Amino acid sequence: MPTNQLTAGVCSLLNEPQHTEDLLNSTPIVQILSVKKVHSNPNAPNPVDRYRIIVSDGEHFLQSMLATQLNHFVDEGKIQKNTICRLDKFTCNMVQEKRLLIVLEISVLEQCEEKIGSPAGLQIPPGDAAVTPSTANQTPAAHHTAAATGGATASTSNTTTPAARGQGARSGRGPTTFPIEGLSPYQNNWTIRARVTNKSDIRTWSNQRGEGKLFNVTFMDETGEIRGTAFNLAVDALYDKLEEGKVYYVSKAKVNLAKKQFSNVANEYELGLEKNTEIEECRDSSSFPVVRYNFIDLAKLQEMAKDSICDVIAVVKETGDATEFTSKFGRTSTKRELTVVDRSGYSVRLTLWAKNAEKFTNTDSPVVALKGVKVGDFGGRNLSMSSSSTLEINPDIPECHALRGWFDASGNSENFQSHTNSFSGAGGAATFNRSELMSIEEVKAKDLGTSDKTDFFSTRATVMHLKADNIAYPACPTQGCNKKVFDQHDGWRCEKCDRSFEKPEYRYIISMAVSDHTGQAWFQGFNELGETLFQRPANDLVAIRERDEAKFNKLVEDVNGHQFNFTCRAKQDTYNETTRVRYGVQKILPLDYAEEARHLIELLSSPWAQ
DNA sequence: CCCCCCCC
Repeated sequence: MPTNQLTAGVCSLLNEPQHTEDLLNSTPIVQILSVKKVHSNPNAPNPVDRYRIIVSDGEHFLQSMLATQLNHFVDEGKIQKNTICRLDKFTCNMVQEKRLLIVLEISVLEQCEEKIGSPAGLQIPPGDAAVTPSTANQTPAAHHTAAATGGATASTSNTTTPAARGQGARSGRGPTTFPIEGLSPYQNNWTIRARVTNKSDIRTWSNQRGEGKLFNVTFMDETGEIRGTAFNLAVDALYDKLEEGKVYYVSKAKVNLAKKQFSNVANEYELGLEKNTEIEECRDSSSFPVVRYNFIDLAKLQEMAKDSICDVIAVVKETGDATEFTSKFGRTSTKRELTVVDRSGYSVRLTLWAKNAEKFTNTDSPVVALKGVKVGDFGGRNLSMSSSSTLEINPDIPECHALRGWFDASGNSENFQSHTNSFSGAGGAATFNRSELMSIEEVKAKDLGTSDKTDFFSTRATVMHLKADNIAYPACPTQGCNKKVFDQHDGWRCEKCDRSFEKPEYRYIISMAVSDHTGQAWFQGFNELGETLFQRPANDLVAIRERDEAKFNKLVEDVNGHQFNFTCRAKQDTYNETTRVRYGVQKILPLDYAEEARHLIELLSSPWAQ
């Protein structure tokens, strides 16, 4: 294999920052010497692995990263050790005192048997740190000018700030800004050029450690995304400067380790935005990448686990009203439910919150594109936006135009299948459905809950036996927490709330046998079920157990023989390597005999009874 | 320094 197949010398040129900019428009040919997977935090809700590669021009080699959108080249085996590639688009920066090449677009040319030449490592050129990153001694305003000059539109220069006009504009394709992917706490002087894909409302908090306000933004560039957070004074300084969808130069923010469990933004780090953080709009952003999607069909939601994150694009078939609600934490907010459909023939309910719920208007069944939307299992499957989800309405992307065409031509009049299971209608999941009452025999015969999905059913049954041991557990008294607490020397400790309480609040945990005229089953349930069965809070029952065991036993026995209407969920469960269907009680309704009698009269007067 | 993301 001849050495001259590769673009000799490109690695050493890329290693010297003064040459980098001239090379950015070239498409050098290199050999991949090694490919190594860099694992992201596996506990993150949306972990994204990356590939570190070493590229060689036959003379020297250079450390490099593949942008995540190129991962599939490695996953599909197209890029491996010794593959010859053309770098169609890349950036190159100092990262942790090393030159790091980030490959944004690549073409695979051929697979080679062995290493070409004897490439050597490169030294960091002297004085490199002083000139890189290239943005170190420039203000964002200076970038602004350079971008306008490098860009195509004359009008952008009219919007240049006075401060920027005096700066010497640079030739070529504009300044090299720092890639988001290269940001790390070891990096001091950097400027990113990034689009705001998400900006939260201003939120306030108040807890043991204090109180304040904050907001979050998500920044995205060609190499990746990063979440930014501003607190208190920084909120006042920066909130109005940032607008969703616009592109900004951002510098002088702090790079912190991200607590990945709290966000699905794919970055190990987060930006701490401070009041002196510099944010300048980049008005020439026409060529800047917009949100990158990885759409899945609505039909595919069936296979997605509850709480997983995905991107979908669909047509809005129905739009619910914006409704106010109060959360269990006492906060008032707005939600709006949409029904969306796609070409897979499925419809699914999608919940928008707060701002998105308020401002959404259905003008002619728009297409909605969502990134990072959460899958729920209510009534089969549903989608819900979360703080880091993004919503675009009628985005100018091919998938949107294709959907529009399909819907207007035929989709409009199609019938759609919902993920809601066939045994209960939408919303039937937690509502007692008298017209669809099933006997226990039917529940078992229809194998409810034996597939991967959850089934819901309503039944009327009589309590036959209650397991008296473990009837309640000590729970955290914090409203809405319900976590089990542990008796420690300083009180009852809640891991979740990170504090101790003098006394726990007991909550029921019920396992009981029920039966009707067709058969018997075990139902499981929690506090609401127990309170209905015992007509007293679990604290009281536990107190009775400690004081007078005979009375406790009597109370447990007294529950037997009572008949109730139940709404249950049937779900497959694996415990100790045994798989079985468990029936969870979602609702227990004491019989209202007047209502039951009215229903019987209705049945008797129906044509079927004559 | 937040980290709630609700409901039916």
